[in-house]
Amino acid sequence: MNQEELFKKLIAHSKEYGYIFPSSEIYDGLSAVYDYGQYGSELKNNIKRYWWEAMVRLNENIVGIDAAIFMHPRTWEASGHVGAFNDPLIDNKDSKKRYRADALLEEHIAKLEEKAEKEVKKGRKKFGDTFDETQFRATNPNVQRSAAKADEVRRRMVEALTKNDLESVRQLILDCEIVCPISGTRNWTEVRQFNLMFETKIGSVSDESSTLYLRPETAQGIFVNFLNVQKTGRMKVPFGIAQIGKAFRNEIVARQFIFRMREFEQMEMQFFVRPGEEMKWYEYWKAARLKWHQTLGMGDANYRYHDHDKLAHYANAACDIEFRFPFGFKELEGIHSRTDFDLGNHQKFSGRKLQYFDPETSESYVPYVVETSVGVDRLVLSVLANSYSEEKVQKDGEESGDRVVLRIPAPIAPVKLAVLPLVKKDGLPEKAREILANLKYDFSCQYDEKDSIGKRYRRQDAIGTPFCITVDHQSLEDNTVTIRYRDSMEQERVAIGSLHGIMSEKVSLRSLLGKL
RNA sequence: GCGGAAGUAGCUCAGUUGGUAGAGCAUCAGCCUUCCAAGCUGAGGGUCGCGAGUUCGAGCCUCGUCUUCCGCUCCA
Repeated sequence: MNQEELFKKLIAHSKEYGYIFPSSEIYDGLSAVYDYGQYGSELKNNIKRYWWEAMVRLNENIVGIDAAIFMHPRTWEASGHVGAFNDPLIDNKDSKKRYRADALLEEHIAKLEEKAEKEVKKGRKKFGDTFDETQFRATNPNVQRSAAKADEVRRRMVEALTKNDLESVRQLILDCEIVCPISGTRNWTEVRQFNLMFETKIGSVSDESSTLYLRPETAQGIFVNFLNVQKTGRMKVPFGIAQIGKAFRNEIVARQFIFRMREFEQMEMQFFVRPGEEMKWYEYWKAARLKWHQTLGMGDANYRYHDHDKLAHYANAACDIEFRFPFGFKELEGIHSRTDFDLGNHQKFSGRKLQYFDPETSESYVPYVVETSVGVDRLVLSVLANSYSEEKVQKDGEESGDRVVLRIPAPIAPVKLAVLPLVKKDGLPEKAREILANLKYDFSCQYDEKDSIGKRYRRQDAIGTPFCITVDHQSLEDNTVTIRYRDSMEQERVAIGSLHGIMSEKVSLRSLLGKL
């Protein structure tokens, strides 16, 4: 089965077995929005808890918060999202290529200026020692024409962009006779604004309301609370603030199932360090985060680093941890050295001091930040993709059919165990119910007595339950049951009294956390 | 946003030149009892993605629209 087929099967399986549904499906769905079903939400919660405990519980110097999705609009000016993510875009209809309209114009202006410089160069060559550059620039008609044109284009561009007059931007591109570098034609679409932030209104009376954004990243909720947490938690640099929450981006193209959604969940930790020590901590978290992923046990070779060459406006070092998805290695988590960009800008925009007094050095400074940011939904997808497996089943040494099994790591599996009476009579259901009553307080359990035992095992395989506890006639006599293992399909007979301990050992998060 | 393909039951799909919507699996109830699906009986579930148009009549033809997948494009 090739990877593309596997991905399609996985999407179908996710829906069929209650993991992930298209949003609002009875209304034909909503593009790039998905809902987590009964098992998907359990899986997702387990993953979040594994992260939270690894971050907050295991590190004395990391605490967690839960900031609001709404934030003061000035937040997004300080963070750079308002300026950097309002690009006017234009498409060429022939080459199907998309460009930033302002970039096309900038390029055109640069060409005009280059033309003027060429004239100056020519003049220098022609007049040699007697060349008076200032005089030449002021009087040569060719230089004058190009320079004036460049100025004129720039003036009109700035004016149109400032007024957000997209029609004028387009007109300017047409007037300049700018052609597409690929197709060479001037067959342009309208100029459209692509704002990656979702807007909404606060205030129920329309003329008194003002525009708010749904946060495009959770990080800013941590930055604006930096001093609150530092002071009330008596935190000392270096320390971290962790957060799990929803973020929203109006992606131009959002695809590949839950890999890129418009509404998604992030798990972020901002680690505040002394200026100058950020690279040390950057390397530390790069290693720590990779280990966290690998501890899930889905194959170390399925992860790799990808260092960024082109850095974002806030970073001085950045790297992705990528996972081998069915559609290739793609980003799962980002580790960024964000410098003092965010705190520094919030200090500037808010007028509030966001500094830390370091008792060791007796200095005040704006801390540097190393960020780890992982997409929860991508993590869920990585687990599902890695777990999905179609297998031939042997019975008495012969092939007897096939099964679909989700080999989800037991500590994050949605259902930990199923209690199954071998047959629906002879007091076996009662015995099974009794066992279930003792386990259900600590483990996510299921009970099933419908259909043959083999069929029930298959049902549990399909949703990824790692253990089935089967009650048979012998159980009534000696208080033992069998544990049937999802991955090996092997069985083991154990005393009912030992079940709780065995299950704790096999499915607790502790078994993962202990390896970190 | 552009191009290509697709959309019929929970899933996988069939449905003839346009003429009363089907199968397998799954689900539910009952019977049977057997440690790895597919034993028997019965039941529920679809305005054929949605909206127009052509037609006496549309799952099928035409147009629009939504959604999904693939390739471009974009991506803090």
